[in-house]
Amino acid sequence: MAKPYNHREIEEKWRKEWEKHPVNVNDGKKPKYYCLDMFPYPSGNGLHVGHWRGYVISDVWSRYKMLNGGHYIIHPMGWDAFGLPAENYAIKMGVHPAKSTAENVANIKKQINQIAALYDWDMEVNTTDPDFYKWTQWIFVKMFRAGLAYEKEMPINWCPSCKTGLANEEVVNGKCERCGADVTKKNLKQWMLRITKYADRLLNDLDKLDWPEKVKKMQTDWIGKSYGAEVDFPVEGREEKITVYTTRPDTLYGATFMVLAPEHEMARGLATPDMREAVEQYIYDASMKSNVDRLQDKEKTGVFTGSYAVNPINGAKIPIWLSDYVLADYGTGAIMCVPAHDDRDFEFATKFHIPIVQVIAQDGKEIENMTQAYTQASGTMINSGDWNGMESAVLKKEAPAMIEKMGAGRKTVNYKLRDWVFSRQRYWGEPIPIVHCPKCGCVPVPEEQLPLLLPEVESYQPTGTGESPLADIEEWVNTTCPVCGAPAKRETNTMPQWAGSSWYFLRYVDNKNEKELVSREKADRYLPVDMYIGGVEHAVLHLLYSRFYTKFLYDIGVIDFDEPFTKLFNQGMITGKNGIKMSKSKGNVISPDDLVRDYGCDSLRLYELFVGPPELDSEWDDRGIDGVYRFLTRFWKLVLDNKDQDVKETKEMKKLRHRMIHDITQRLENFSLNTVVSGFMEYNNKMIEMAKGGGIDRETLKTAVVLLSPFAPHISEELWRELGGSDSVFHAVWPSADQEAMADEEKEIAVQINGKTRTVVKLPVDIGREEAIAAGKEALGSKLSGNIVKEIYVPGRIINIVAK
RNA sequence: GCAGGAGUGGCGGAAUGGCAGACGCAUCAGACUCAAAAUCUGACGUAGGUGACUAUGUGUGGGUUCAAGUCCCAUCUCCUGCACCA
Repeated sequence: MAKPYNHREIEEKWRKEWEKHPVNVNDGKKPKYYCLDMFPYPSGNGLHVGHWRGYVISDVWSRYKMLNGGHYIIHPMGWDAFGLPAENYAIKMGVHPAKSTAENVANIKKQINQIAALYDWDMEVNTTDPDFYKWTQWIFVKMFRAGLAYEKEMPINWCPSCKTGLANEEVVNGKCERCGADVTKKNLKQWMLRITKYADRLLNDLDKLDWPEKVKKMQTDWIGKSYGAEVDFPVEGREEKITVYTTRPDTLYGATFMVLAPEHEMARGLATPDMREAVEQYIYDASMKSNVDRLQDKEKTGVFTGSYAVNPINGAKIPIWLSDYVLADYGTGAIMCVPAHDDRDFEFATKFHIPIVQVIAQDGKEIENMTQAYTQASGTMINSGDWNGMESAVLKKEAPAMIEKMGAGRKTVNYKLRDWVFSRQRYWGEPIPIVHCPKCGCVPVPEEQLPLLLPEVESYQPTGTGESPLADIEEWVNTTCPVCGAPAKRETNTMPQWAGSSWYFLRYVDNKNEKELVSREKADRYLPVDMYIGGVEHAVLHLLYSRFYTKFLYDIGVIDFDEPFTKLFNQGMITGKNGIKMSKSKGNVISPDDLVRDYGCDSLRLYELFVGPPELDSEWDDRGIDGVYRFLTRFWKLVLDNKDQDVKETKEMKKLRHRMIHDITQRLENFSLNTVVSGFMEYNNKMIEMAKGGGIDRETLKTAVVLLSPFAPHISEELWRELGGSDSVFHAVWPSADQEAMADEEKEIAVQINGKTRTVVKLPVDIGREEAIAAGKEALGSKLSGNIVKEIYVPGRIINIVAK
C-alpha cells in the first residue's frame, strides 16, 4: 500500500524547501520572460477566489515559460496603495490610511503566499512608499517641463460623495466609477495632462499589440478619431465668426441653423436684447444639470439667441440657437445643423419649427414630407448649387479641401479623447510637486528635492470645498519659490490613483535604484512586460494611461520601447451564485483560505482553472472542487503504485505519452486552461486503465508529472522526487511531442447513410478510398438500400453513402 | 440606438464543417462495510422498445452542404462596452 496523499504535509514541505532554494533563479544567461499581474490595491476585505484565479493563471503561465524555453521569470507583485479606496476604507475604520494600508498589505501578502506562486518579493513595490512616489512626482515634473501638464479652470466631473474631481474615464454612465454616486459638474482649477497630444500614437500603435480585440476596440472607440472639416460661419452684422466642426461637410448646403453649447464662450454675447433673459436662464439651467440628468433628458431643449449666422457656401441667413445637446468640450463646441440628414438636428428642427432642406436624394428622389432624417452618406446631391449631381460619398471626402480652398474653413480631425483631469482634492495621494509663485507662476519642485513628502495631517477627511485637506496645513503650504525665493504657496491637490499604476511595472526590475526611475541597462534587459494578466475593467483607464506614460518615458529617453505590455490576457470575473458580483455587502464572498486548508493549494489551483474558460465570467460553486481533489488522489496513487514496477515501454504507452504531451501543450498554448485540467483527468483515467491492463512505464509517469507541475506544483515536486528526480521538477525540460509516435495504425471510422451514422468500422489509416468505401458498405450490410448516388470518404474521418 | 460576446443534459462545461454532450459535479444502482464515510464498478439528454435498436435533440425560423452546435440570412433572449462626439 502506497502512502496516502497528504496535501498539508507535502505542501508545507515544499513551501519551505522552495523558500530556501528558489527554483526561479537569474543566472544572467537565461532569456527573460516578464509575466505580470495587475497589482492589487490592498483593501481590507482580503482576497476572494476571483482574485486567486488571476494569480493562478499568471503563475501557471510563468512556470510553463520556465519549463518550456528555460526562461528566467520576472514575476513581481506590489501594491497600488494610494487612492480613494484605501482612503475611504481608512475613514470608515477611523484609522490613518498609512496604518490601515500597511495592515492590509500584510494580510493580503499572507493570502497571496498561499497560492505558492513564483513571486519575487525582492522586487516588491508600493506606490505610497516615498522612494517610489519620488519617481511618480519626477515624471510629473518632466511632463510639466515638456508642456504636457498644465493648469486650467473649467467645469469638471465632480463626485459629491468622494468629494473630488474625476477624470472622464472615471465616470461611468454619469456615475462615479468608485462609489456609484451621480457625478455633477464643478468649476475648478485643475491640473491636466495633455494625453490628447498622444492620441494618434495611442491609436496607431494598437496594431503592434497582441491584445484581445475587444480591448483594442474599446480604446479605439474611446480615442474616437474622426475626419471632417471646420467651417467658419460669419455672424450677421458682426465681426465675429463661429467655427463649427462637422464630419459631413457634404451636407453644408442643408445647414438651416446652428447650435452652440450653453457653455460656449460666445453664447451670452450672441443674445439680442429681447432674448437676453431667456438665454441667461437657459445657460443657468444647463449649468445646474448633472450628468445623469443630461443623459436621461433625451428630449431636446434649446433657446434662440436672436442672432443669425451666414452659411458661407450659399449666403443663407440661419438662426443661432443654444442647446445642451451640443457638447462644449468636443470639436469647437458649436455645430452646423442639417436636419434633413442628422437625427438629432431633425428632432430639434421639428420641435422648434426650423426649415428642413434635403440635400442628398434618398432612393434617387427628394422626399416631400420627411418623417425622419436620412443619415446615410450615399446618394446624389440636390439643392446644393455647384455640388448638385455629385455623389455624397465622394463629396464627403473631397468637401474639406474644397471648403479650405474657398477660404471658408479647413480640413481637420477630431478625437473623443479628452485631456486627463489629474488633480484630486483628497489627502491620500502623491502631492503634486508644484509651487505657485506670485511672480514666476507655476514652478516645479526641483528634482533634487523630490520626493515631496505627503505631510502628516490631523484631519485627512475630504473637505468638499474643492480644496484638498492639505490646504489647511499652513506650515506646509507656505514655502518659498524655488526660482526667485519669494514667499509662495504649494499646490495642495494630490494625484489620482492612476499616477502610480501608470508606470509601476517599470520599477519592479530596479526597485532600489535611488538615482534613476529605472536604469537603462536593466530596462533594456528585463522590459517590457511580455504578458500582462488582469481584468477587463481597466481597458480605457489603467491600460490607456500606462501606454501614455510609457510613450512619454520613451520620448524623454528613459526607456527604449514605447508600448508597455506586449501581450495582454483578460481573465473573466468569478461571481457568486446567479452571476452576482462578490462583495462583502452581499455576503457572497468566498475566501480561498478554508479551501486551501481543506483541499490544499494544488487542488484549489486546479479548480480555479477548471470552473470555466479563463476569459469568461464563471459562477463559483464549491462542490466541484471534490472532483479535482479526487483526480489528484488518483494520480498520486497511480504514480506511487507503479513507479517501481519496472514495466517495459510498449508502443501503446509511447503513443499515449506523446498524445498527452501534444494535447496538454496545445491547450496550454491556446490558453484553454479549463480543458488542460480536463485533459489531465482524461489521461489520468487512461493511464490508470493501462496500469490495470499490463502496467505503465516510468517514463510516461515522469512526463505526466512534468506536465502537471505548472498547475499543481507541490504534488508534482513530491512525485518527481519519488520517481527519482534529484533536482527540482522545475528544472526539468518541457517534453515535446513526437508526431510519429502519436500516429495510429488503425482508426475507427463512422459509416453514414445520408449523413446519419449507422455503424463504425476499424480501418488501417493508409487504406485507399475504394477499399475504405467497400469496407464501409460491407459493414452496413442490409441497412444499405436504394440507389447509391454518391460516396464520400474523408480519410481518418468518415464514410458517407448517399442513397435514394 | 451603435458595437462586441454568448445561448448545448439537473449543473459547470467539451467538440480543426465529419459518431453532439469529452471531463467533472449532482443523482441512481451495485461492490466493500455491523453501519456510515472514503474508495471501486456501472447507469445517467428526451420519447418508444425486454432487447440489439429506433426516432428525436445544441434559443427560434429559413438556407448552403454528402454532412451544420460550428458557415450564411432573419429573429428572440441574456451579458459587456459605448452612448446626443455633429
